[in-house]
Amino acid sequence: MAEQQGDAETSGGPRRGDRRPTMTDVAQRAGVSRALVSLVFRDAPGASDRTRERVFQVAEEIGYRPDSAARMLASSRSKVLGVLLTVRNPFHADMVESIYPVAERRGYEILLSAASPSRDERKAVDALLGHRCAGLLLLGPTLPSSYLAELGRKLPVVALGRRFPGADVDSVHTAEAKGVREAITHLVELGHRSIAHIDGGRGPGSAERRRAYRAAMRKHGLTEYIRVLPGDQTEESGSAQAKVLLAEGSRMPTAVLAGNDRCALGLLDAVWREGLQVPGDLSVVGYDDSHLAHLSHIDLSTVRQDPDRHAALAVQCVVDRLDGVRDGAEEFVLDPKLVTRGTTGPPRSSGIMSA
Amino acid sequence: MAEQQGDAETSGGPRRGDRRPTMTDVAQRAGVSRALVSLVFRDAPGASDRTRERVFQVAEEIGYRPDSAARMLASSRSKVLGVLLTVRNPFHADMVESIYPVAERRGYEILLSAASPSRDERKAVDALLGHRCAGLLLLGPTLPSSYLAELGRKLPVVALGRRFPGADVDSVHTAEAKGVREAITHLVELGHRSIAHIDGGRGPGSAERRRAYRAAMRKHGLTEYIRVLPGDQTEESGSAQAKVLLAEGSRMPTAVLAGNDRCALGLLDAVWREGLQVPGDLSVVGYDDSHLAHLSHIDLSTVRQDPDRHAALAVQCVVDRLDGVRDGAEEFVLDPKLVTRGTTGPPRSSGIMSA
DNA sequence: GCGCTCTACTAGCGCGCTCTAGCACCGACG
DNA sequence: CGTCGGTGCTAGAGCGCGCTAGTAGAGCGC
Repeated sequence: MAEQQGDAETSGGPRRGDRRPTMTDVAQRAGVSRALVSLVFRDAPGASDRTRERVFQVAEEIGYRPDSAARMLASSRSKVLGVLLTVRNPFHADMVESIYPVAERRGYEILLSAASPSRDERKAVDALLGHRCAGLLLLGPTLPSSYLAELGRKLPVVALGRRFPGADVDSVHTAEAKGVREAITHLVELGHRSIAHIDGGRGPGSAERRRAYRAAMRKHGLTEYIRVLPGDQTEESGSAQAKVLLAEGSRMPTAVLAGNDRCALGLLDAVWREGLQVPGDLSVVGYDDSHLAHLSHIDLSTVRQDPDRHAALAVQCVVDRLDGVRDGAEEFVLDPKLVTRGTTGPPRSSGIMSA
Repeated sequence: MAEQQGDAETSGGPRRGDRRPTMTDVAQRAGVSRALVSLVFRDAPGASDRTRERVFQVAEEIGYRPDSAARMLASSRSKVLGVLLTVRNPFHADMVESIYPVAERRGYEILLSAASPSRDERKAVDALLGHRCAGLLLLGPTLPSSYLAELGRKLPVVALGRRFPGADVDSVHTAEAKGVREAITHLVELGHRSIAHIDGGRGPGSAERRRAYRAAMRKHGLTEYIRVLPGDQTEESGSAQAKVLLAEGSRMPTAVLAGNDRCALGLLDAVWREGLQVPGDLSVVGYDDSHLAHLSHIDLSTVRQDPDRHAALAVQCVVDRLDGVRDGAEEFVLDPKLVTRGTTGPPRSSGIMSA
């Protein structure tokens, strides 16, 4: 009763529904064995240059493309890295763009899985596991440490932008404290004293940034100006806190260190909208240097976390583990760098000389 | 000579490096055949409820998870849809979030592949094909029509947000003309006459929007006010055109229809920054209603393209083709809807009565 | 002639799964 | 008693590939 179209042999180009060509097809047409074709496509030694060329040519002709599924099935050691991201996060977007070329250079494919309000990170990770990823890169995961530890026991995992002490997983993140310290010092040198911080809530790096902010302020003798406003690394929280600050009129801080760039953006929009001048009335520093920050009309001073270096390190990290080079959990800490652009300047009313 | 670890039976939880459990493991431990386990996991008829339960329980115990790679290899009909997106595009992010639940409901997995400046769309599509996707959803592809046609011959493809007359692929997009018309009518009713349009360049839907803008302006007898500013659907182009407009002082248009939300955002930022009031000095309408638009501090009037409906239609479209329900290329046109928020209002100087 | 190494290639098993064909057993019916 | 249809299960053949073991042939030294 099984019905077939069954006439796939005859005519020219591939049509919808035609079986896609396999290695066997290439082998037959090139007059060699299947194994030889496999060799060629794996770029393994043992085939003459002439044959190699011939195989590639035939493959091109019939539109052959190796089947990753079969490939990873056959070689249990799959060449696929899974990436967990939050699809709306611009910094994650930057990271993904950086990850692709690095992984490719190392001979790995990338599989993306997005977490979102309707699809939690566990589910996204499950999908990656189902596809036989050899290792996982987790971008700013909010998964519980215990789950991560369990995951780390199954396959090499690296968390980006977040530390997981205790869990046996590698992590790559920036020295948050250093970035924050540089930002505060920059603002203080410009003459600011009342510098507030909009918190990043439970977001990656937030706890460290918050601590570092307090420490830096104390170091500059500005303990009395310490002020942490609640937030959550979104534009919404930036604009919400802007409203709070704007309501204070002249008692408003002269500078704000936002929890990340998105938060800074929300803040800027709200402040601009009220007709205030940046940096004249308020200086703003972001965190991440996502591509939003360099847009010319935003021109945000921010703390740069180099996505390329993050990506390179993270991929290296997982690949090394897969190759059995390393074993214990390691923490890679990158130095962030303050990038001063147009949103920071001396406060209008208090000159540098006032100190 | 084949060496085995062979002690997988004994100890407790899985350790790194342990072979991941397979169907055979589950079968053995549950005292049934491998085929039975397969049945159960495919939710196919032919197993008693008691056995079903037992199998699931054992699977849970040993942490079994079906291997999608092997699965799609075995059943040539893979249950995977590939999604091509531009990782930085917020509207794409919205779409992806909508696609996941719809696909899941239809029993399909989703594989994401991101295009970026360093990784062109062809490459991204190739990766999807390599993973045996049964069908493809292309978000705002900029691929040449001929390539798409070729792709469409190999597997069901649906393009979102862009029409491809000629190529044998389905498409889902909004009635751009209708959205633009509504937007212009809204502005005209508010009393605007000098309404400019920032073009979306070669972006999806731009050509249609440009044409519709011209037509709508003519329809309202505002031919002499028609003004199309060059752009490309990015924040940059929005802010760049803002500078052009601001330089014109009082001869500036009183309203702008941006090519998309991102462009509108760039425009807004630049305008706010110059201390102008929105909508007092300038009304702005976006296009997409990406999540940026509803952020409270942006509160952008925009033309809504419902991502949920787009996603549902697109997935349905591909799935139907896979099931052999439809055959010819079809075009699904959704009605967009103007959402009036805080960036549109009557122009300051010219009242409604002036007409 | 023999044995050796080196290159270029092939045979064939098995990765973890799906799926068709078929088997054992049950109660019902003539 | 024999045959039927149905239920619950199993055997086993692949899916497209990687990879190990092996083979054929050429070249070389003695």
